[in-house]
Amino acid sequence: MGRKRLPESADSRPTVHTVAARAGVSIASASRVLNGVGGSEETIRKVRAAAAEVGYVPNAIARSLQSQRTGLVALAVEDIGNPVYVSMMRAIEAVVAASGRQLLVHATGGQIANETALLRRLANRYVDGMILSPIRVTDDHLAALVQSPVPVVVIGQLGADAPVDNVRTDSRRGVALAVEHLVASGRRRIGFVNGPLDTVPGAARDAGFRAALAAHAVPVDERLVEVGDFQYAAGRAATERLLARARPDALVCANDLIAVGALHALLAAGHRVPEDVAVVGMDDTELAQMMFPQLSSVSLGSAERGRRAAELLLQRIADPALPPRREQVSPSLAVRASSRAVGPASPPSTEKVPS
Amino acid sequence: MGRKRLPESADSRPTVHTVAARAGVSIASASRVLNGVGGSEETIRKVRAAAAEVGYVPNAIARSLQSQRTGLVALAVEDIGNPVYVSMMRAIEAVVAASGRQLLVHATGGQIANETALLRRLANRYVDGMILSPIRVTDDHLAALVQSPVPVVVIGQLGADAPVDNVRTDSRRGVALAVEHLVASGRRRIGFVNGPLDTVPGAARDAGFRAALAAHAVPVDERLVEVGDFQYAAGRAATERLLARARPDALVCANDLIAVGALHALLAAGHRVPEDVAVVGMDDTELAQMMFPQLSSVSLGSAERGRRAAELLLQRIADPALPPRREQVSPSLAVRASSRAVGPASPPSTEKVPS
DNA sequence: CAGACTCCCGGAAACGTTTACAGGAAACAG
DNA sequence: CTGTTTCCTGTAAACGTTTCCGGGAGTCTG
Repeated sequence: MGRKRLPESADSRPTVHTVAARAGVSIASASRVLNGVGGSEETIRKVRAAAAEVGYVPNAIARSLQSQRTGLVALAVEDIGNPVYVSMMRAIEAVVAASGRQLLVHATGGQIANETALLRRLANRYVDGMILSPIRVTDDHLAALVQSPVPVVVIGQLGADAPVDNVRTDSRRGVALAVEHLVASGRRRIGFVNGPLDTVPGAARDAGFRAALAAHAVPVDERLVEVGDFQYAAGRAATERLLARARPDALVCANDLIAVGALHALLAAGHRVPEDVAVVGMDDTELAQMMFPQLSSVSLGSAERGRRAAELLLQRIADPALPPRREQVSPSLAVRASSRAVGPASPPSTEKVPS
Repeated sequence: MGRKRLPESADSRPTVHTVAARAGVSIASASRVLNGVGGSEETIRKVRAAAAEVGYVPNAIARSLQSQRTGLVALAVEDIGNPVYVSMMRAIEAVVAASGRQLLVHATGGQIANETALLRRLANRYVDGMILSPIRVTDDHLAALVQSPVPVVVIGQLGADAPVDNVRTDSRRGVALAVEHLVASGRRRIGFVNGPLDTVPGAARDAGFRAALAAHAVPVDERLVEVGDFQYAAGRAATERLLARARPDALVCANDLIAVGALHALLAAGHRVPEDVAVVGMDDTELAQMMFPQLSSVSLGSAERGRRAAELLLQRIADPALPPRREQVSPSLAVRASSRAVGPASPPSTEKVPS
């Protein structure tokens, strides 16, 4: 027995062969016992004992090679520093962990090259599936997506015809919620601090902003519109540029990082929030509630989108023949102090403000 | 040729056998060409062509099984939402990616059970090494650490005798920097909002705070000390409790999340920062600069610690026989508006403040 | 021209696991 | 007592790659 294998040298890690030899059974029996399928009482006892004595732990790689599954799921997002992705990550992680898998996170920096490289690399099967949340979508992307050898779920807008599982939100509607709220509170000089227009969310939010203003018969004043990127520093800089040339009474910001930057710029310039200028962010991240005053924000359901994407992915891994599905999460608005209505006479409302 | 293998069915993914058969060479030759070692010009041409035609991509798992390396490095931190870990992650990711590996991030929630489970799971070799940043360290930890079958580097304080690669900072000294700065600015009623005392950083910072006050002959007023956990909400709540019973003129906070919570509590209660109360955080994360006023914060070199830990890990993976090493990163203080000295008469300084 | 050397190639083993298959023993029915 | 069923076991193949090794052809040297 066991003649095909050399005697185990003392320092190498134990394999199923080690255990089998020590228990005096074949590797097949050892494997069966270790996996809890079959085996006589006596065999089970011997194998368990032998495994415990040598401290056997199965090798995940060999198991993966045999089973053709790695137990890993990848998530690719633009920026792990953005709290919106943190909440997405948490939601995905919960679902993924519940299925006994682990999550592998990639930061793409929004670089298309990175994302397509990642997609191509999927072919080497280091992962059972992937959730991708791109902010720019190119034909390269789509091509790589549809012929990906492992399941991919996309979070975000995608061409209507793309045969890819997809979870999206309606960010145009999201912007509209913010605008409606501000208009209803009597604001008229509503500004907009957006991210890059060549991104999918940037373009959608721009369109949503213009449509929403039009719906309320408020003309768009281009001096009240600024563009940076989706980061804090850019949001602050963009707001400073905007304030240098115009006097908004409200600012809609394309995400919470931008909104925090805008808030900073406003306060530093001596404007009161919300008395002089109301601020509404987007994504409704933890950050929004940390600010003083707390930021109103449009929730785009990032946790919910993450959860659903993870579920779609797991289902597709289980059954790759499933038809492509598309789910949508509705936006909602959380009104907080930064856009609370202020009385006709300007003194601070219930919220206590430093004199 | 190729008689041992069944003819490839059209739908299965190409393997090196497919390529070899198509090119009319052995799998050994095909493998050599694909790895860029050896092969005649003619063979190289044929194999490359065949690989391109069938769209061959090597299987990462099979390669790992053979090479005994997965190309993955794990990072386990308490909370991926804490920006201090984000910057650590970024620094680690940069080093790891430069070595052609990928980073796998685990969130442990600070649970000891999770961390030891993770360490034990290392034995199955799904990863080439791991960086662990525990906030509590038990004997279980140490036991699991020293007998880990794959290299582990710990970020944080560890028993002096533990034979484990370790990157640490001096957080007692960090707290002292904050206290010195505040004392030098004339503050005397210095409060402290800490995390749990049963954590390594919590205990160290508590000790540092008391030692620093003693060094300046300022008695510790226990009413000025509060404990929560290392989160925003806890920091805010702890500060509210503290303010309900005492009037500090400065607050040292055990991390930036707590500091943001403290700032919020102070402003909401109508205190001016820094005129009435100075605030100093720790970790010097991006968050500190996003606040208004910007938060002073003690940098514990999180990015630097991450970078060094990653380098130690890569070196140990390359040569497991290396003796255990220990590196230390010095803290430094970034003074910003939240603790800037204010003139003897109290009106706001150069920093413009809403009237 | 013989021998040594270099280069390239193919066969086969190895990484560590799971599992299809066949054989043997025990239990059971007739 | 024989034939069938059941249960357990071991052999060996398979997952897809890399690599050791031996052999053959070609080249160079003396």
